[in-house]
Amino acid sequence: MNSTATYTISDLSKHFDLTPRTIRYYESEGLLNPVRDNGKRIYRERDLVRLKLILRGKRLGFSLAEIKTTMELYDTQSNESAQLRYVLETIESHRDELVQKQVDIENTLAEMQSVADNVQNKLDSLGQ
Amino acid sequence: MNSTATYTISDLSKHFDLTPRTIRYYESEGLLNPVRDNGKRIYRERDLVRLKLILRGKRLGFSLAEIKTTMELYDTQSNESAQLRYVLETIESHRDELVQKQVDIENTLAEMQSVADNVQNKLDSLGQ
DNA sequence: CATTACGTTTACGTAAACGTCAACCTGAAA
DNA sequence: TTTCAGGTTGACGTTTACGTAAACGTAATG
Repeated sequence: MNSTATYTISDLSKHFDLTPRTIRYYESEGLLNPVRDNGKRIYRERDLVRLKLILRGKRLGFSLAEIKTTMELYDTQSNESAQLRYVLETIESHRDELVQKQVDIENTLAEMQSVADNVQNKLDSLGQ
Repeated sequence: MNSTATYTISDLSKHFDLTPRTIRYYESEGLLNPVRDNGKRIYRERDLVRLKLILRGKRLGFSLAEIKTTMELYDTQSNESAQLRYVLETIESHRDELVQKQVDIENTLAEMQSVADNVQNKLDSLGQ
């Protein structure tokens, strides 16, 4: 339960239901960078956090490249106001995109409910 | 404004900001099927509706294959109760998936806001 | 000590979703 | 009638996100 816990690649593989190949691929794309113990990858809490972010990003339809640049951007420790303003602008456009997805989901759920109602009615009448 | 309006592939291309290649590809994958006028594709309202569904599905991260099977499923005019129940089950699982995406979006928006607040604070203090 | 489990790198293969030609047809305008 | 804008069908190329297999190292286990 402390923050110094470490994990092997097969730990992550089981926990997140990913193949080791996939986890290594994410590393090769610069999305993870575990430390090495005698050549073997050792993952820590921050890697788990990143992996969760990756999987959530994927569920929302973002590419690995988008996920990477976003994680990097939100991590910048810059003190230049130009850079800070750029971060704010990017967050804003990401926000707009997510709000659009919310609208898309609302509409889709409503249409699905309508289809389901029709199907249920037909089932009911067939039951007679 | 009547329902008999027709469109060429370049009409759709401009309106939806897609290349003709993309639109033809969607047809080759069975997602659209315009009528032909002397070999040329003619699109009608139902094609526009389908195209909107395709694009919305893509924004939500679904593959063309998923979009196709979903559109087909929701279109079935079957009267067999087994089939009708299968449609209801599928809708249910799709609903669960979309609700998960809503949760993902809510969490992402909250984290983005937190990052934005920190950046804004840093900007404010730099302004001093 | 041999085997087994688990890890590594390298490299080629693959499916999805198009982009990018090439080669052709066709109807309208100059 | 030539030209040309816009359409068509192949067919091959490309990127993304991995799968799969080969060839090897290492640590524990019987």
